[in-house]
Amino acid sequence: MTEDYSPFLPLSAATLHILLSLADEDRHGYGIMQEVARQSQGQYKLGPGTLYDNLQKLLTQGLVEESPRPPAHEDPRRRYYRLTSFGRGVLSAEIARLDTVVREAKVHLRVPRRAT
Amino acid sequence: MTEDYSPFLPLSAATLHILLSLADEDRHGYGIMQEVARQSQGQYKLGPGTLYDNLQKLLTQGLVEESPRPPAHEDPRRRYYRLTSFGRGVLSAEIARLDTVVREAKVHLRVPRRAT
DNA sequence: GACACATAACTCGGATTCCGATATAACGAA
DNA sequence: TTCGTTATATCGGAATCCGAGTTATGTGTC
Repeated sequence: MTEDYSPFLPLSAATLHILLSLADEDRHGYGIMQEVARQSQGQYKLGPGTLYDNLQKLLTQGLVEESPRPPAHEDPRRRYYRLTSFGRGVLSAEIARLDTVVREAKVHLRVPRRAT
Repeated sequence: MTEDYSPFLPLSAATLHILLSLADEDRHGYGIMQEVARQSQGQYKLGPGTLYDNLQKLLTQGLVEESPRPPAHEDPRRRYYRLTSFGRGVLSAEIARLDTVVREAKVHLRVPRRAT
């Protein structure tokens, strides 16, 4: 069977958005902040405190790892981060969990009929 | 236009599950704990600390209010809570937000193609 | 060159939230 | 009357959030 990701769930909003921003491509810290804001249409914004707290934790837990800077003559200050396959698993598990919650919620929220 | 619920979002997992458990019917604290566990198939369990911290906050913010005990000869210890219409609005807004996140995520998670 | 602004990584400390252990007690059944 | 469950609630340590601030480099523009 597949791995058990449950000890990592649920993910906080911050963690979820960080992992999600790394799903497509490797990014550096500042880029993560921008991508998170973009992906949520500015609804959710990540401060540096939350970002680096989370990045530290994610590196330790092995959901994210540092990746070499892409070869193009890039800003040497940048440090890039990548989702590990384990991290991708956790992210998928969380999305599946949230999907269930959302579907369940939609049922219960539909016209809250009162018996009167 | 409708109200702006954004200052309340995102909801923490605990808050979300508590509100969700109250969407259908009024419940007392212990009942909320059970319902949350049931709704998540035991995936998410709420301890009393988290529950009462949240309930306190939700009452103060006006997302939840105390409701009279249902007339049936019930256990007099129970204190019942009900979702206010404002709370229902916040919950709906959060579900809509999560729905977007989940849909977005599914796109980005589908077969993480590598450029090689 | 000098200036300004965006980019970039990171620290710090206060505030908030989580969350299990614990306390207290009433209920229900054996 | 005794035991397990139901029930509300507090406590305090740990984890997390999160903006203000720090330092410094890149990227223009005048």
